[in-house]
Amino acid sequence: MPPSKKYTKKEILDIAYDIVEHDGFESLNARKIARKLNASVQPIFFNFPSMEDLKKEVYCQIYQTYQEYMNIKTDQPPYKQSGLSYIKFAKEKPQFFKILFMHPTTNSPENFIVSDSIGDDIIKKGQQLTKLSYEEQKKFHVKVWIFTHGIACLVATNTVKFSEKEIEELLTSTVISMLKGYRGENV
Amino acid sequence: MPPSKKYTKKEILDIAYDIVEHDGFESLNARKIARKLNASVQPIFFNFPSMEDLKKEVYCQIYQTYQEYMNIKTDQPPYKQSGLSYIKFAKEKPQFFKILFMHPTTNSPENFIVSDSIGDDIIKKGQQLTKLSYEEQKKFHVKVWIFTHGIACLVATNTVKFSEKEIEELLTSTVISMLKGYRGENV
DNA sequence: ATTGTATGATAACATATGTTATATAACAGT
DNA sequence: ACTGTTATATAACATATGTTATCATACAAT
Repeated sequence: MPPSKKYTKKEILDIAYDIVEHDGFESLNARKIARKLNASVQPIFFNFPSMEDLKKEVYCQIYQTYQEYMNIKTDQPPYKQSGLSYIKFAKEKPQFFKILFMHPTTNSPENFIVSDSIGDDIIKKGQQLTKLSYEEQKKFHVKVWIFTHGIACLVATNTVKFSEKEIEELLTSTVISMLKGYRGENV
Repeated sequence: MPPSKKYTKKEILDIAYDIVEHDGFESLNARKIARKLNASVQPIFFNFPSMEDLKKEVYCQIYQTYQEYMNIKTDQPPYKQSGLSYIKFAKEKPQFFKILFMHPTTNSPENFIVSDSIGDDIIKKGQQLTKLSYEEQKKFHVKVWIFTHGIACLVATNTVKFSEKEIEELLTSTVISMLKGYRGENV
């Protein structure tokens, strides 16, 4: 009985995702989506209870994109790669990075997080490489994470323009020097 | 002939500054200022050509506040103190920090900046302490700055809650270990 | 006391945006 | 062909916000 759908939920979400990727959540609104969809705003409110709900779904998509970045496997050591991926995400998806990791309000589900609940596996895996004590490995990890996050923030806000090569060099040399210093410091 | 002014430019700016300090620029608007002023919006548009102009003046105030933080003199070594002040600013004025240093659009006038134009004086002063070569001192400084900025961003967004003591410990130990590592690395 | 002007209040206009009421039309089942 | 349901368009309403037009008023100079 009904006419077939001209506009699907997915199409709408995809457009919304693109808008947020380029201009952030602030510039996402119903009419802008409608325009890109070549439609009125009705299909949007037909497919979503409200713009808030739509935004939540976009947020989930964004978080999925982040996870895809973090799951990339390369020939780099996994620990190093996770840092590089984090920064790569900040560089290639700056708006997304800002949404996930540069807003206090947004309760970002972080996995590269610093807290008492740092995965023991990460720490222990790190210990195999560094031979530091558990507690020192933990501190070391926090420092590496802060440094990585620092680069990522600078890159996401376009404050500095490092190339991938420069980033790798910077990260590697810093971690190595920090580790060396750590060892000589109080072991 | 005219009635005496009831609302001065300064009063208006002070209220605007407070609003931005607590809730950011997004939630600054004419009616909110007017309400806190117990007035209509007229005094605002009488004293400022537009809200944009008012915002620019608030931005200048914010930058001045930042400079005041950075000019604080203590018994700490100046280089160390500048890092601590930067983080203290991020902690005590998180909205301001975000406005100045976490927005790409805002052309933030940075002085603790990483660029080819890092003040030679800072580098050379640093050399007296570290005894590194000029180029190495430069790289070292960039790394210290990235780390400092990383902590500041985490603190400003309330992602982690470090105490002043923890921050100083973290910064000091990291810089020391980075420096030690640096020296052993390729000098 | 009168008066002209600066200051302010009120209310309106303009625009942006979320949301909804109403009408239209497409299409499957009859 | 008719009909009922549903997807969509159009247009409106509601709210938020920048801005301005209009009017009122206080006060210094006369």
